[in-house]
Amino acid sequence: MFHILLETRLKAAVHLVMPDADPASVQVRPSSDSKLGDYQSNAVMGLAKAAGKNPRQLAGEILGRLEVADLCSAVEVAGPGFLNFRLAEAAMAAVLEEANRGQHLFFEPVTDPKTVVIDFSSPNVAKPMHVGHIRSTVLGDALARTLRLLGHRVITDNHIGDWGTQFGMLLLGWKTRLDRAALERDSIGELERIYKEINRACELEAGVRDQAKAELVLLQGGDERNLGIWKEMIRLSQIQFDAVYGRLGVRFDHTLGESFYNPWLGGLVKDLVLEGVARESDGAIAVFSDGSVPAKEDPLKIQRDGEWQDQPLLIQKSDGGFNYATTDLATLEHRIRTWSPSDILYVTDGRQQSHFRQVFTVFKRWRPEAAAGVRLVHVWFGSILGEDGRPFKTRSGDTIKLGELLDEAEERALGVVREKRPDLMEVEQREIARVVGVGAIKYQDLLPNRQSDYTFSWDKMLALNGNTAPYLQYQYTRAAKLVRDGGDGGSKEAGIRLETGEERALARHLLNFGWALTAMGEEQRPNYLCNYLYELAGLSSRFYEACPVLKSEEPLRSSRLALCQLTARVLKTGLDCLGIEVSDRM
RNA sequence: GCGCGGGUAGCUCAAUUGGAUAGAGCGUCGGCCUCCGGAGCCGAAGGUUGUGGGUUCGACCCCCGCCCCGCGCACCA
Repeated sequence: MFHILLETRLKAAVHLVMPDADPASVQVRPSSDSKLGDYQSNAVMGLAKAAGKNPRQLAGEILGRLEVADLCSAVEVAGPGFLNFRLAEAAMAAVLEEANRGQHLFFEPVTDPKTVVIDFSSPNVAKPMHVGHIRSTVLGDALARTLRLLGHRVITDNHIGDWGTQFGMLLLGWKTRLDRAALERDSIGELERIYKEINRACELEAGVRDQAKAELVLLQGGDERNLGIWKEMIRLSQIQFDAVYGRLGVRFDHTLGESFYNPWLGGLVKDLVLEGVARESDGAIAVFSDGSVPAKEDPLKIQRDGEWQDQPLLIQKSDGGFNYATTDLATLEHRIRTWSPSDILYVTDGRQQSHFRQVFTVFKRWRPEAAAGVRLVHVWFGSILGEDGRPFKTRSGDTIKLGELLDEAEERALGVVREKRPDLMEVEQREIARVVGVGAIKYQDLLPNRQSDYTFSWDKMLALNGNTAPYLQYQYTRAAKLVRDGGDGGSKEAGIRLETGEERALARHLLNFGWALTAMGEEQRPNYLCNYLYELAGLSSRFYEACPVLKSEEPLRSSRLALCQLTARVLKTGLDCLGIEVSDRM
């Protein structure tokens, strides 16, 4: 909140002193250390360097033009040229009072809303959702929620895997080996079983492979029976997806799977060839480098045995089939044409980096005018490892199903709830365990820097202290309970008084909620918000420790209740951005 | 081989992208319950940021070399 006000004022002052300076380089952020002040700017040192000036002297000149008397009690130049701002208590209290009246929650919706398409989750039809889908799903959902809260127009699109060669085997399996009763009981399990069985049979006898291939050709040719079976498989899969998404609280605006783009793929390839972007190579159609960038930066080049060779993007296989690159190009074109987004975010794992670099590059060459207006971002993430440091699997080496993972999380959380709160009724214990269990899985996933691999640990994610979902949820519950117990007598109009260091520390951190939200949105890094909330939780806990709330005298009591109320609201809103629920009792 | 990541406290991870004294949790050690709040709070010890150079007021972050680890490198997605 204040960082934006101060930044605007500082930019104005810089402009008066150095009219040519780039305003974007002038930034104000919360102080790294509260002893130094509440906000700081490091911009003057950079400006001085660029202009060959003495930084402290320049800082002095800018300070002379800076008008912040209404906001700050002190502004100082420190060290080599840091600017330190100390907020005036009245200004701080005024903003807290506004928030308490419900005028804002320490952030303002953006003035220039963007249209952002987010592509995430993308499970495959006829397969169970598994651990590999957690990060994409949880991260994508958190980004969507946060960007929406900030006022952007967000379109979420689940690009499910509902087309491809695997359907040849699935169709053959459906026709020859389907157990109807098993399909009734556990449709995905049965689809998985027939797929595995046919897959195995294919390796043993060539005839089966040919049969599967024939089924695929029929499907692609529009055979009605195969289309019917295929649609039924999608329907059954969607039921499973919806069940998992329901538990995770994730929803999509669109589910346009790969098959949606089928009608355009042939024309797309022809067009790319016609435009001279793609050409035939070993029977396949591929896009080669156009040499417009140095080989080192060219995603369509690779160095092998000491020399640069082509690393083309295949858009049609030699058998006439299409690749996922073809679909990705068609998808991109469709999204731009349909929604005119300013950004498209692809939330997938890091192994697909080179693929997306290639697709983006090829698209820019194919449709330069469409590509010019949109920022394509691959929001990639690392893998989830087991405690042995290897990819996270069951003991027997199988992939872990997402539904079962959530079951276990809730079950383990229930164990803790029963131990800590034996006084609650079973239904209530179960509800708390659900909120805590699912929240813990999500938070563990969002807390690490998304680009690093992380180690999955039940004990750590469900721990009651430390940077975990249960801890944050608990701190919310404490704050909410104090507010409930305090009654709401006049608290909306309460004057804010910051008498102790703990109150002041809590208050100044509350002010920075918007800063954390923005940082998360701009960099697609939920860990910024996680760490902000964790600090808030710690500060609020220290505040309760030092400051009696309900037992204090008015007007302090109302002021402190208001701080509790604001803390609860920020924690709840922040956790909601992460897709994490809270409970009024824990 | 080339590309993309990573290497930070005993362990698991941060460090808002070049800022001030590198921070948390766990573990270890030591404290705090006649509390509105214990699923809590406070404190201590613990670091040559893989390694050797360089750039500058300032480097975990940028540049160069080297050592480990993971992932990816035509017709799977």
